Amino acid sequence: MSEDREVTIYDIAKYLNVSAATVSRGLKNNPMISKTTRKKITEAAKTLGYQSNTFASSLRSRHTHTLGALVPRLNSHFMSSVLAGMENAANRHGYNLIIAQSLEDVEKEKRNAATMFNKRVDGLLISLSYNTQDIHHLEPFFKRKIPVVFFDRIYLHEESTSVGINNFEAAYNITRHLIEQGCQRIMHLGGNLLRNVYQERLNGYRQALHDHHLPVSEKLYLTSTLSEQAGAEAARYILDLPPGERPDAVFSANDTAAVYCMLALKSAGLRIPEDIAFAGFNNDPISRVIEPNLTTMDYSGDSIGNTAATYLINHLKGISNLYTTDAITLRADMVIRASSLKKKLRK
Amino acid sequence: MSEDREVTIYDIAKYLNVSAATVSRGLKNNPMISKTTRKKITEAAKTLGYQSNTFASSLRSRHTHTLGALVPRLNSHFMSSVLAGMENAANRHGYNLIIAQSLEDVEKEKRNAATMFNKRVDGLLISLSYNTQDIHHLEPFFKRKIPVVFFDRIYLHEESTSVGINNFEAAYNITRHLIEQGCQRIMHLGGNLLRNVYQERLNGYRQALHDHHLPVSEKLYLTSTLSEQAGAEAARYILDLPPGERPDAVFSANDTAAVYCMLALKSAGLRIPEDIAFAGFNNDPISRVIEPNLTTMDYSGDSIGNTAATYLINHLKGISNLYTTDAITLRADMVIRASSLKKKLRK
DNA sequence: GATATTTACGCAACCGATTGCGAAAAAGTG
DNA sequence: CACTTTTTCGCAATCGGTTGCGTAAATATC
Repeated sequence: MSEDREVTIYDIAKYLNVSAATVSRGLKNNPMISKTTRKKITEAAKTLGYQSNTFASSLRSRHTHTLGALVPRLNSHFMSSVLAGMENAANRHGYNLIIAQSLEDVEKEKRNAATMFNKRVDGLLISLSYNTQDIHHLEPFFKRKIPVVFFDRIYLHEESTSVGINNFEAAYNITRHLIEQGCQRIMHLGGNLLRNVYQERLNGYRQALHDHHLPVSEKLYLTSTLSEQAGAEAARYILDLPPGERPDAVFSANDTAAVYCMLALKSAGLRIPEDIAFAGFNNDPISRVIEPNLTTMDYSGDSIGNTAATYLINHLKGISNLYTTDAITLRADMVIRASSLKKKLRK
Repeated sequence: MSEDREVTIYDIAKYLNVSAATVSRGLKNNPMISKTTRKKITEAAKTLGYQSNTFASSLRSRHTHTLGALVPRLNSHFMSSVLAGMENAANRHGYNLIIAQSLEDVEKEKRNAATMFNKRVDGLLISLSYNTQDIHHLEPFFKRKIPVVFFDRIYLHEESTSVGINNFEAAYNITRHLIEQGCQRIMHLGGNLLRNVYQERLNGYRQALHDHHLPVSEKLYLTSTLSEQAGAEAARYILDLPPGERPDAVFSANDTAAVYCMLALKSAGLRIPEDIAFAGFNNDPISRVIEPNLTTMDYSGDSIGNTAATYLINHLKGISNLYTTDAITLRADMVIRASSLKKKLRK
């Protein structure tokens, strides 16, 4: 239909007998330009079918209106909710989202970080991979003052903010709940302690035991990747214990491991929660399908993503300052379901 | 530490006493440049800490090495797997992925498509929203010969390719399986017929009934959003039917609706599969948690994403031509689980 | 050794928007 | 009406690679 050449501000300028500079300013509603010409410009842009060229713009202005999101893997219920929340916030503020996954591998995380830096993202949202030890690979961002926001699996760093929940408290509460249900030998299925979330959950669990005068036994603590397989293996571990040493409850650091552990124990004939109570973490869809339904911690990935992205954007827009905020803690709610309700059964 | 100015090809040029053009070509391994200078250039780039500026590059060369992925919503098991596959393929070939979600809303889909076009993505990967009627909003892409690949929820268009599975066959097979298990009154829970996937599954279901001389009753067909709620509502619908008219099997177009329908029927006292057999679609994690485990269709979101992205990239690289391929069909496997096994029980 | 061919590289004009600075035009002041 | 202040806009230099075309140097041909 039309020419193959794209419509540029020069075309608009010629069309209106003004300069390209005026058009550029007019399109961005620069008050330096009178309202009448501004209106003319936007109208002309519409009639000519103008589309701004983001490269030219980014090349000169040095910002891209693009945020980078770097996640361990994007196909989990939690993470895809987080990304959905981020996409939403970004979209609402006229930002784009570039997404990359580290697949739990530091090396890929490093490469992805480099790519994002190279793509000149205006800000970075990151949740660390399973085995990331340090964050040297984020130095380029800090040096160039490109804001970095950690979420979920965070790393304390004075030039950045983190968004997450109070894992210690959550784990403490859920452990206490199990104790209040009469459980005495509570096992914990934890993740890699390099990641704050798992370390804090372990701490909360231990503190709760301690505060209720229960012993902390190394035999009742397993570290794993918290995968389906890990859950099943935990079940085998439990079944292999001498009956007297078996836990009467399991608090898993995620729902997946909890559910697959439950399934294995159930098929071995154990009754839940009578023989062994269960609590997970995340409120995954599977927690509402397993029978009995799994007690778990509910916290919205969507709002974590939303908050992190919004905060980053506000910083970019100068509305708030990221460097003065250390951490943003969102609420997490315990969802008590049948898997941990021993008390009611006894009544 | 170093200057705030970025290192450009001009710096490298000065450093090596060659022209910027030579550096530009050398960095891209252009054979026009001798191997010796090419090596010198790459080395100098490394020592100087050169980072290419993608805008400048994109501005001139007119491609961005960025793919746009436009999905209904990214927080489902299937879709996040697809995106994971895409990200993987893109990353492997040096492409980036911009992701946006329509939240099942045409209007947002249109806006997102416009943004992606504006961001000059090199290609578009799209799965249509629930109620998209036509694809006028993709015209800009077709006009500019920007390749478009549909996946899952596709739209036949001669200037694009689609990647998915044979939904008709899959539905046919799963329905036949239920028939072979002795089911006579098979109900179908379907989605919006605007979307090919649901239309084809309905067709396959009907064809299977027809081929086995079973009547096709409108009473045994419900359309919905296939959400958790829709599943529960389907259960109520079934329970409200006079006992003689109740289905003895349900084939749901997704696992979510199937599972929540099962849960509701179970708590109403129906036995699965004895009273009513079940089959779903997607092989979601919940299908392996529900008891009895749900018979379903397994097809890899990961490989759909991978295939779609790889195909798009190959087209961009000139390795294959997208316009000559109409559709790519990936395999889908029926996973038979206890929810549909009536026969074995009778033996 | 003169000519034809190939190889290797430089020149300079882009790509399209942004922005500091200066100047003309409009509005305000006495 | 002359003069100052404010508004409104244009000039032109960027931003950093890319690429068509031309030419010098290297190699081949007879």
